Amino acid sequence: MREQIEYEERLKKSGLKNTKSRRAILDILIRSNQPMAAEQIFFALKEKQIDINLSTVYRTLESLEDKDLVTKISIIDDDRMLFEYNQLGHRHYLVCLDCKKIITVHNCPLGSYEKTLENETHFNIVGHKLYLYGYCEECQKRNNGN
Amino acid sequence: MREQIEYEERLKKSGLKNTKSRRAILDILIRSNQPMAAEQIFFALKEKQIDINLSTVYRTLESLEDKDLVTKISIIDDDRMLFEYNQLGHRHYLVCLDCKKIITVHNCPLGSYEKTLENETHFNIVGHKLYLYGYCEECQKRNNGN
DNA sequence: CTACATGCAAACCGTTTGCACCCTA
DNA sequence: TAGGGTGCAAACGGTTTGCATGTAG
Repeated sequence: MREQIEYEERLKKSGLKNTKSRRAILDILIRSNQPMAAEQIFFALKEKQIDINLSTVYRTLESLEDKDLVTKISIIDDDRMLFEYNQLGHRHYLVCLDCKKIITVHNCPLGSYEKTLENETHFNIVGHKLYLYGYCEECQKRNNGN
Repeated sequence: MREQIEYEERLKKSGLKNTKSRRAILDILIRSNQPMAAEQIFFALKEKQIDINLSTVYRTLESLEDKDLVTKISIIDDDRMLFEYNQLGHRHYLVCLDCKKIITVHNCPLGSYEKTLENETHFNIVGHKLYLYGYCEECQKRNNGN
């Protein structure tokens, strides 16, 4: 499995120990097409008969985030953090307000805007977060049906 | 005071009762050039010898948000909500990663981008959040000094 | 063998809620 | 004077932490 090799390598390079928990959590995240909450990950592990304590899940995610293997975002309910495998590279999120599905968007329109803003504000701008909200095709259809 | 008239009017239109707490909290927010956490507001009130229970602050902010007099955002530490008086109109935030100062930015570069994305994803996009991060002029100077 | 990882239970902390009392409209 | 607003204390829920034990390197 390509990604598996990749992430075990990144794990090694990061200096973190290659443990069952870390492999299992990275595996879940890599296979997920959605950012996941810690508890979701916890239950996903449980379904695979892998018992890892919730606090270990948190601690693991924290170390993985420190080493840039994982990214932490807050999008939807705003008080539950979501985690995803960090494929590296810039991205944005498009969230369906109805079914909460998240689409990852890879192109970014903000490069020149940041330059303009730097001139206006004299900030040194190093990054941004952009979340877009709307209704996905399926939810639009379903709701028009009513 | 112009704004005072304005917000008392908005309060009346909203159907909410015009109480000491609501006036005091709106007053603090209007005079603040920064979004504020509930606890910050609580202490700002205390400094003005206005004793309002923290849970009342939360409840007040919640009703004001319901009536669109106040906006709730999460930018910095991600698990502490910030509130600001809703001047109406679209805006973005530019946050200094060092001193945590927040600059509100009123122009928005994303109109045509949303259209493009809608075509690509078949989402019906209704809004977005954009937060920019960097270092403000003062912090840049201070840190170059070292 | 030792420093880092993990499990477990308890603490934390921002926020919410139940209930009795209060006050605006 | 009725129904929304407020204070107080307790609950909540996601996340963190202290400590004893386990394990990768």
